[in-house]
Amino acid sequence: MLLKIIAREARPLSAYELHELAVRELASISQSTVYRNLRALEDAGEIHAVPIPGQQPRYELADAASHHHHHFHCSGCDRVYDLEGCPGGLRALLPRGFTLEEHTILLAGKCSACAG
Amino acid sequence: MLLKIIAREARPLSAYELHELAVRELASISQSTVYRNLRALEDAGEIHAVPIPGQQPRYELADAASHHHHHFHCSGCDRVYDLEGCPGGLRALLPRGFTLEEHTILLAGKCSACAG
DNA sequence: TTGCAAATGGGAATGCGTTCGCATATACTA
DNA sequence: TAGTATATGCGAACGCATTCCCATTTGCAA
Repeated sequence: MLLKIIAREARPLSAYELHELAVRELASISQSTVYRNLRALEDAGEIHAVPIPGQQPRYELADAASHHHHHFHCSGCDRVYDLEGCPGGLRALLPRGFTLEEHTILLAGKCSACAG
Repeated sequence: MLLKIIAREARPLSAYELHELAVRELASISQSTVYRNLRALEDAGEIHAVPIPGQQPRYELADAASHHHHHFHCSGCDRVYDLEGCPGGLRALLPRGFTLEEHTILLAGKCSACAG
């Protein structure tokens, strides 16, 4: 059910958001169950945590995470959205002697719903 | 003294790092004092918190923060370094209707000391 | 139905970064 | 040197996301 919710919403969800959405389908579901299954799914490699600075992690499907992409954090509704593409050219920012293993780009602003 | 340490290290420091470094100059200084002054300096606009996903914030001088730049997180020593420049072209990643207010780029890998 | 393993709810407990409370120490002012 | 305000150390307390505990349910097999 958690997988279904994440897939349906098509954006990375926090444990809190997941519980909120899960309750609509099964009123009695507890936070414990959400956390437990989130962890089980993460251990099983089915979902992947997306860390957001100063916020709780969001979870996305592992196959969505398998292709390189970045995220957008809406300052209005606090939701996180997936973005396609990557500007590249980041290696040019590295000081001499530094090696690059990965990178994160987080854009922030208003999503179309909050901007309109 | 905290300002002096941040300026001398020339990289964003966590409360923990600051306390560690401060103790070398004044053995008796407590965590409370570091946190208290960190907050006072932040309120006074002299320093600025840099949020790092899944980590405690680092603090940098406000005037260092006033010119646009990004950060590098070393997976070896856990230090955060400043990077110059910005790839640009980020607005192209936005879905239709989204507005961009700010962006964060965090590179990760090994710093020259840890890579060597 | 009966039995048993696995999942769940609910609330208490944990970890950890950060803040508070207060007695003491330090820094100014006159 | 006294008096007063501010800063500090220390340890307890907090907030909050997450995890744990355990009695109860649920799901499934015989």
